[in-house]
Amino acid sequence: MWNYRLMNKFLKEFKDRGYFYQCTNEDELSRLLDKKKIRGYIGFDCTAESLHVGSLLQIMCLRLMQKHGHRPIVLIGGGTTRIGDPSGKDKTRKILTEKEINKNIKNIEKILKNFLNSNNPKTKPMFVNNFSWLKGLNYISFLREIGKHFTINKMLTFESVKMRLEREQSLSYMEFNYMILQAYDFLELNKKKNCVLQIGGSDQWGNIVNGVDLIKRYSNKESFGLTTPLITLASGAKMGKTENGAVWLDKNLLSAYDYWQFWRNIDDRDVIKFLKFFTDLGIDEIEKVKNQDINYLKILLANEATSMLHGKKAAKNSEQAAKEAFSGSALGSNLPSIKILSKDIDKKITIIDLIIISKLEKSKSEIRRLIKGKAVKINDELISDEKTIIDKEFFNENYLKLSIGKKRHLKIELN
RNA sequence: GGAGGGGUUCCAGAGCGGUCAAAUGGGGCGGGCUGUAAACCCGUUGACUUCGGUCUUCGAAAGUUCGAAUCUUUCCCCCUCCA
Repeated sequence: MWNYRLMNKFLKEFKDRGYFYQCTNEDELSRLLDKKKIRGYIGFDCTAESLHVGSLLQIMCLRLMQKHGHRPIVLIGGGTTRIGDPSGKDKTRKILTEKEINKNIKNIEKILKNFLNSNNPKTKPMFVNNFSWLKGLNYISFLREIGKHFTINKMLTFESVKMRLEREQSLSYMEFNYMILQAYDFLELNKKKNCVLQIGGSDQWGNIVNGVDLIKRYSNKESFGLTTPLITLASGAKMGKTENGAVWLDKNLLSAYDYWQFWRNIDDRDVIKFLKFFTDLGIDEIEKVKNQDINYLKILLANEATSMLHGKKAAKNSEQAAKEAFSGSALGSNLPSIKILSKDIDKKITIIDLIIISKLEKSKSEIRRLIKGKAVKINDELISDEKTIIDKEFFNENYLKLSIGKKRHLKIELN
């Protein structure tokens, strides 16, 4: 390794932020990046309808490329999703229908566009779908041109394959081919888009190296692979789960307020790490503030992360709403709110019905349990009788604050 | 192809004719402590309920029985060993 100070700026920041795990040829890549602006890609599969925070680190890598003047290519795995990556999986994953895949692709592209800057033509992201070149492959010529570069001997040594074989879990021939297709993707992008770098999670290392090797053998050209570490939480839990399920990077699936709350509730021990990972704050800025009060830092993280996806205003509103919900008794004007019809209130609905209408809970038994456990409050007053009728008396100027536990608050507006 | 083992509630995993809505652990949720953190302590964790109960769950279907997660038959799926 040569001098860290002389390292390419992009690579240096990549490391400083903690994105770096492995590189196929670090020195050479650093030299190349100094010399010119390059194109690099990250692949996203489209098994799910949307992206969640588990993919955020990859997205941050794309943003970092942009920041340093490089052009990111977003590869959507429309073709490979039809196969299924065996990496890290015990079992064959379920295969989706064409319709589902296409729907997922559209949505995932939309989300990525929120994060990436499309104004500068030089760094504007390119979106490609590998189905466009995989679908027309001719089996015989593919085997002759591409297949000959892969030895079974080597493929069998890959972690993803080895694991399946050792545990004697079946690995279908279809899945076995996944790595070849991913390598072929890189080759294709290298040929057609002059893409010389692939970034991915550490579990993708094998697949990435295969691509680099294939390009070397097929075109006798050098290309590079870069992986990011697996994010582990201080608690040991997997990143990205909350009480309501996955933390989606999708305005329709998770509100700005909930997204903000996710970051606000991060484990103390992860805060600095996450500021580096998931905000645009410079490393030096983070260094400057890192000894500040831990709650200040969490709010900073929540604001920065939320701004990136939902905008500055939504982030500020969320902060305000949180302040109101957690510290004061004032009715948070920024709290998530729903409307309720006046005529429904006239029907003498109970607290249980109100919670059902609010969609905070969907099981009446669960609501009864919560009431017994002193969890339900209206306007910060404990409701201890499940038969409490909610009439207009509870509304102050048409508003009412419904709380379940310490963290779930909802403003209900009479309409 | 032959011989065994197994599929249980969110997960892991007990139960093997009534006392089973099903032990225990994890996770989740709620309460306490605090800082919307961690750790710790307590409670809770199928649905509905007029709080008496009622209904639906133990791979699927059929059967035996007053009564089945537990027994029988068929089917589906997984695993282990031998060829």
